[in-house]
Amino acid sequence: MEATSRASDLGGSVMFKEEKKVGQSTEDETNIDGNKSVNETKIHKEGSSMPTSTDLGNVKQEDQLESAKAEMGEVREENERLKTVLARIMKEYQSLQTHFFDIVQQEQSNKKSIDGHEVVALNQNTHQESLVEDDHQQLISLSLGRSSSSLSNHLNNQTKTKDEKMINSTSISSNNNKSVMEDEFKEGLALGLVCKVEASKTVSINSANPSPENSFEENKEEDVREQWPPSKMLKIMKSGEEEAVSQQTAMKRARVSVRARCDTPTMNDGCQWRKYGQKIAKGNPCPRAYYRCTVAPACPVRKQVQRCAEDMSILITTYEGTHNHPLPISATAMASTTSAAACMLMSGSSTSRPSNITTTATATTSSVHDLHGLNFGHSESSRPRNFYLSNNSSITSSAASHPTITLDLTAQSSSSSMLSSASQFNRFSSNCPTHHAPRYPSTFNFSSSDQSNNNSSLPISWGNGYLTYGAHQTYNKSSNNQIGALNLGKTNQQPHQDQFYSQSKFHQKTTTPPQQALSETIAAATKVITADPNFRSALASAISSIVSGGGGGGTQQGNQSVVENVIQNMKWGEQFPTISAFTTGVNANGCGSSYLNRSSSSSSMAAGPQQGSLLFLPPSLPFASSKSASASPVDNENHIN
DNA sequence: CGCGTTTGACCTGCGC
DNA sequence: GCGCAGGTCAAACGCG
Repeated sequence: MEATSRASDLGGSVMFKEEKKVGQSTEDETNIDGNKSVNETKIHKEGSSMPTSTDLGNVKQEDQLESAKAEMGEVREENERLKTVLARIMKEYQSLQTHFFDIVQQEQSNKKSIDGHEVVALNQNTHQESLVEDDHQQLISLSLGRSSSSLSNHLNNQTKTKDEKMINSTSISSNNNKSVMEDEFKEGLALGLVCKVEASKTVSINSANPSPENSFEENKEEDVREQWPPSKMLKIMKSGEEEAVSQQTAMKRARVSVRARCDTPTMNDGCQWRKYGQKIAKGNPCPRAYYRCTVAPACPVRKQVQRCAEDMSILITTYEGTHNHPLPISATAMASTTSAAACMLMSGSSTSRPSNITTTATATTSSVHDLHGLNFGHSESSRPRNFYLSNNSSITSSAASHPTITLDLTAQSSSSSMLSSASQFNRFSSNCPTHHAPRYPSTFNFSSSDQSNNNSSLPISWGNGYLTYGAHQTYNKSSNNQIGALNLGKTNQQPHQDQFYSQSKFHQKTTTPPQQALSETIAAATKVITADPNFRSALASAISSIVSGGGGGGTQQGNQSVVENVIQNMKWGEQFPTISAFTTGVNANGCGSSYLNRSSSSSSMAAGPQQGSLLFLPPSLPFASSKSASASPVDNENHIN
């Protein structure tokens, strides 16, 4: 009983599950200790009905009591353990909170000193950056913890002044409102990492893992605001908050583009899509197909599917929006990946300003930032190619309204453009200009692949060779505003042209066995990636969503721990080769998973996913042809030409 | 007949 | 203001 009440006091979803257990057991205990007479009466009654078996019945009941007591003891022990764990979590949580408060206060002081400008605080654990935005002031919150209203309230309070917006990457309430937080914690807050974009109102980017407080109603409301026709949204924006909402809209337009080799019409990402349109986009003879998610009627998520003009085997799938419904397990992988990428894009692109890169250029020429070897460039829509220039290139984006981050699952970057170092990588975020931040799409290439091993048409290979910054190109004159490529994989194909590669290189012998190479690549990539707080945050969001969404049974705190473990593991990139995929639960139908599975089984299955070992590989992305209705048309589209 | 796709029309934003 | 391009709508169509 005591344990139960204490557990309740401590609150938290960790305890919730156990509470039931304990509660039930407590009931038994009560019967045993407090109402023994009742049992005895009951037994007696039973005995009286069967006078000849009274003794036997009593013995039986005693045995049951003994076993019940034994169970109670076990439960108590377990409860104690859980209490210990919870106490530790709380301690860590409060520590983090305290740290966050310090950072926020520091940020506020900075903000005061920079009046009329945007202050961006990138607070991911110990990392912090502040910067000044020129025109737009946006409030972005990458929630570490929960997407609580408290945060929103707090942030709203903080942003009463319209002209002031702040970007936080750790969304624990910064108002020193411990009691509120604790109350919410008691309510069973989700300690997931949720990425949020906040303007006048908090809007969760990561709907795959909605926090408890984001009630369905609330989501609905947000979804309405998220409804696609952005133009229509803009129509509504006539109030004084127009600017803010506009900002929000812009933020919401963040897109995640996935480039993958795929022979099938569409990537099977686990979701159900309905095609609602098709267009011939300028610069690409292949028509672009428009799909909307049909898993839920009001789901605002759309995707565009288009073949790469220069390599028909490459399928470019661009996701926009967030699902407002539970996702099938098979869909959580892609959703989480894209969500994390979007989060990173938004947080990264808008939370940092390179100290050494001037972003004053507003020319119409496309340009790119090679962030110290990080091919995080930017391009305007009319010139979407990824350029890889040296530092201090000016960045411009004349018409990009959709910040796009590209996950390049192909293997196109040149081997000459290798990632130079972790430190360089780490700077991708911090160097990512914030001026016109939303216009800076980024590309991540987690792939690898020779032509030869790519014949399967799948992005199967999540890096089998180099950790590279490769240039991948998008089709000429595409509408995508892709700006850069971060290639974590061997690349060698793509006869490409207009590309300027990073001067930095990150060499690994091609003779490295694929598996080993993969491990090394992942380790290296992990090392550099995870060093970036933005990415960590985004990744944590994704993982959290995977864990909570796919796992089903996990508690939020547990998720948090898992996430932290993952991040830790990621930081120790060397561990990667020995950890298995956290996406084990994901449907492995896809081609993409085959390699993952192989990888897991060959080198890391010993640990086993059930042990919490995680492999930072992109969640299996099943690109097999979809049996769903969406498995349509791109093939046909290609024939249109 | 229902559902999904196709496809031309329409709307909107942006650049000139 | 005009034209272009991206994006969406919705009627028509096809398939099971």
